[in-house]
Amino acid sequence: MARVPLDKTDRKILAILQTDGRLSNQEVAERVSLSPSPCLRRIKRLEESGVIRQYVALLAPERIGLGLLAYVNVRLEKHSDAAGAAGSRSPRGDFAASVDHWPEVVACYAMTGEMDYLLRVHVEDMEHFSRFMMETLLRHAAVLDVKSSFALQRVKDTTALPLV
Amino acid sequence: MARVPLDKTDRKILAILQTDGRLSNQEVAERVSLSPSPCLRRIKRLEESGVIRQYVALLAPERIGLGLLAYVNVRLEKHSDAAGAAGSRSPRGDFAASVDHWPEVVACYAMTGEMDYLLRVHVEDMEHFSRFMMETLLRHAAVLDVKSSFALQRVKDTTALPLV
DNA sequence: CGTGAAACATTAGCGGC
DNA sequence: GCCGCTAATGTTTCACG
Repeated sequence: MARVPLDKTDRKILAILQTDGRLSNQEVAERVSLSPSPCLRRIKRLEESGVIRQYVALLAPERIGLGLLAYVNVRLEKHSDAAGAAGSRSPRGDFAASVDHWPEVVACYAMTGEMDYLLRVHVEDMEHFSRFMMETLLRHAAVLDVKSSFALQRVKDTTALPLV
Repeated sequence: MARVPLDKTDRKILAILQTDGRLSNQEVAERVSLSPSPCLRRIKRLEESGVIRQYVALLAPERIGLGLLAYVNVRLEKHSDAAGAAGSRSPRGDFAASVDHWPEVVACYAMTGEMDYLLRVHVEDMEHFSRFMMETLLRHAAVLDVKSSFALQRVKDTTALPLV
């Protein structure tokens, strides 16, 4: 949970793996001017300390038929609880659990401001979005109000975090 | 740019690599009940057709000192152009180019609705955010107005797209 | 941190369904 | 067309200096 201290070499390694997560350890070692074994030890340390959370392949949405990206702000009914007792069936807990099962929703954060949640939603087209709204999101008992915006153009979208 | 047709095995492979992008080809092959060579041929095809765009390591923001996540809506001054001539210095073009250089901004989309852009911004804390706003974002000549919200809780955040 | 060696993975060519 | 075998080459990984 705490911050992990990183030296210059660690940061170099992270910068490389944030850009190309499938480079061989040998290749990484070469780029940071280390031999393979200390480089691997560092990478293992970064994995075990939780700095590197996961390795993934990123797909191109438009190549798999996901032509529309929406951000949806959601307001829930009276938020009665923050951390209800087990089995408490709070609106917020219910909503969070549901979101997990909706594959169109790739991100969901509880936010400050007027609305309670911000969702990022990938769908094929407006018809698919409409179906998702009518048959899934708006049917959820806890949902009071939603406001949607649609992406017109991607200017930037990276998973690479700034290394401070 | 067009959609790539995927059969059931392709989708299985993508589901696996979206979750663990560093699995060996052998391991993937085993999980989809194929021998290594046809499996590798499929993965190569998915890479070359642009379905798999990139492999990356995902880092935990809180482990590297990025304790605050903000979404910032930005409105620009009068949008005069959509695709200006070379060297036209339009507000939108200028803004997009700047965003690319700001490492705190990991995502930026032009959006429908009142505001022109939605930014996702990772910073250390409120002080860092404040500095980013005062010294960077609000100093940009094209920026007219901003509205920020802050993440209170991550409910879900995945890079795995739904495979339709 | 680096070396070296065993275990393991990748990849291209070829034949078969 | 797509699958699977084989064999050469390259990579990972760990005990040890």
